[in-house]
Amino acid sequence: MADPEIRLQEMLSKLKDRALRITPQRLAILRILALSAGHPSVEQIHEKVRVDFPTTSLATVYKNIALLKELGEALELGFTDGSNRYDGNRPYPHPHLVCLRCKEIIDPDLSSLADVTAELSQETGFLILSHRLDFFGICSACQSMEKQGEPAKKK
Amino acid sequence: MADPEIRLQEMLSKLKDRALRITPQRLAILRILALSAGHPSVEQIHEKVRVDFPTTSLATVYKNIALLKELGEALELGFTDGSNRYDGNRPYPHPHLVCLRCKEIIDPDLSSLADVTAELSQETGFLILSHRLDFFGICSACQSMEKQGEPAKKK
DNA sequence: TTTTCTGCAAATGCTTTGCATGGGA
DNA sequence: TCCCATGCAAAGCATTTGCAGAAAA
Repeated sequence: MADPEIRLQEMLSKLKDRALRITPQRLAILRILALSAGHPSVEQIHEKVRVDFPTTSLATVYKNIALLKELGEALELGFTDGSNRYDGNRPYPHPHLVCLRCKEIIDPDLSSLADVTAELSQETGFLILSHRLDFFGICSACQSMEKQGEPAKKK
Repeated sequence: MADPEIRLQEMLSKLKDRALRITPQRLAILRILALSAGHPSVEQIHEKVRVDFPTTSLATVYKNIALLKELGEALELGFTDGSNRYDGNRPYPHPHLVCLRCKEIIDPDLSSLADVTAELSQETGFLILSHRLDFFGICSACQSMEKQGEPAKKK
């Protein structure tokens, strides 16, 4: 994982380049996305921002996420069940491993990924530009907890 | 690709098992999904059904797709830009290769995929149950057409 | 002071649902 | 005949947009 503080500085410098303003709400959203603990949803970001700035609206969260996507500083993970989640820590395409039990999303290392894209290009003649790779399963913590019948707690 | 005729028969027998009815509209939707040429969207399915049954409503298309998903006979490919597409020919998780130019979606063979899931399990302790793998790029036909400035035509 | 940002509410766009009518089996 | 399926319209939901007032710079 990238250092959240460095990511925050990167985001801030992109904003300064474009002469965009650093409001308290915006800064709070940036901090949450720079960390991207567990890959938060819009609702989760909204709730966290509201702790410090209770008047923050959902629209503001959406607008800031849209801005960061446009700047290439946040990655959107769209799921069909209406639960989009975001990653501002590593805002470029990379594989995700989703626990179906506790909903945590982790970023695995995957050295064999290069072999896959090579095989695809060679086989199909495609010029591969991007990808979206999600694996679903049960994390080791939830496998151990299986007997207790509840998902593993987030740290 | 699975034989579309065999896929259609498989779908029909699932419906008969549950004593569900074979209406003309339903049969038309089944045929389109059994073939899944290019992985159609809801709108594309609707238009094709309307050729033979002009009164068919969007709601009917949605209801039948939901039924097939429930029966495990159709796979939904959700994209964030509000363009879900469906595969009833291979209704189980498998990699897709999406051309960003002509929007065609193809199903590549990918022998190196097994290595990837093995690496993931070993590295993270996850029990991998499913996946969603999409690669985005430009197909070879569209690469050739690039000078003409328009996407390759579907066959 | 200027211009962007916020926050509210209304508008979107896709999908689902309720219900009366139609039509398989 | 019995119910499931269709088709219409209304409802849902996440997200986007318009706009007036608030607040960065």
